[in-house]
Amino acid sequence: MTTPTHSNLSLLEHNHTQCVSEALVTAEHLCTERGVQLTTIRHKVLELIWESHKAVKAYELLDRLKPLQQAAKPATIYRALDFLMEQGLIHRVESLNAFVGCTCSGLQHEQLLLICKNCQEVEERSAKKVMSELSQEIKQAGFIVHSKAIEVHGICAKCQTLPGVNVNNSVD
Amino acid sequence: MTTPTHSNLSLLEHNHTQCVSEALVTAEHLCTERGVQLTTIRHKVLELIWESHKAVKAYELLDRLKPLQQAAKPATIYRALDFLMEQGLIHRVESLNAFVGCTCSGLQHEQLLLICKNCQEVEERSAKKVMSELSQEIKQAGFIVHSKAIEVHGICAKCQTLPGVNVNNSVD
DNA sequence: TTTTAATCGTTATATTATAACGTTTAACTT
DNA sequence: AAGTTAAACGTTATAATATAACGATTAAAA
Repeated sequence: MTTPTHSNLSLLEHNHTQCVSEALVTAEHLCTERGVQLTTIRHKVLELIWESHKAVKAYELLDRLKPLQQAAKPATIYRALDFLMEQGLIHRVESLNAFVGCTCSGLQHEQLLLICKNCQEVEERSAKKVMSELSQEIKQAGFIVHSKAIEVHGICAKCQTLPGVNVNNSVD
Repeated sequence: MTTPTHSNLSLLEHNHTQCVSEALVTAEHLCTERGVQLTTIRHKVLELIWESHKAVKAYELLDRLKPLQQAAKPATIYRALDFLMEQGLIHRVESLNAFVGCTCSGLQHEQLLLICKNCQEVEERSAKKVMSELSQEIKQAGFIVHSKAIEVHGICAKCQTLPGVNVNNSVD
């Protein structure tokens, strides 16, 4: 029996191996194009993040990196995370102090994140209309945007079908 | 000469004394209505938060509370902050691990926060159209919402007029 | 007035993140 | 290829943020 760190549901619902390898290949291409180094450590950290679609904490990544990289220390992880964020290969989930692989690497990067409280998986949506209204609103305020974080917490569609999942306290 | 902890601009642009006292009166009313206790500590913390419209850190509040409340410890602040958030009297700024007074206490509580990198002030906007598109998008995803955080970082209108303020790296 | 629940004091510790500095590795220059 | 510069990494230390646990006190309810 395997002991995946991600939910079985995720495994069933898409070909995660392919999903990861696509992300890694994209990352490699983008880094080459940009003349930046996707070093061994950075690559390993990106792989670890992609083990699931869950938001993952820096120190959890550190624990998982250590067996592969004896010398790994907090700075090792935070440096890799900083790099991956600069390159738009991962998102920081502000409301969780955690990180998740970006499914739209290299494209428009500010996305809506739907964060499930039950399975911790993060769904990324480009939400064009939301973004366009947001731009309008910001413009109206006379504000110059440097970055945006739009994070929604709740229960994802999959988990709603599960028994014993708290679906209450919903807001509009 | 006074030594305000907030910017002079803020003082000039609105009657902040009135702004604060309105917030505090509203808070008192709401707590009475709800049968919850706005204790001395909680009231003091709320006042400290309202000293400016800047996002303020928990330990900064702690430092400012200590002279007024000898026994103040981290738990003192975090308990007060938890209470104030539960009652919708303050917002947590997720992307800063900081807190700001809520200008819409008791009303619809999920708001757009415009966070200025220059002056640290946070402008709260109800952004009805954005929220409505967001609800649509979430519904489409089959997601049940428990909470939302919409945080935009950049340069506010006031600071754009100031010399030497970095207005670059803007995104749409 | 007794009981119960809420709040607070206090100590300890967990979690998240960065600073600083020297070493190694990669890239660039001649 | 050798020297130079910049980027990445190793390492130690510590800063900043947040929570757990438990007893004492205060307020509310019965």
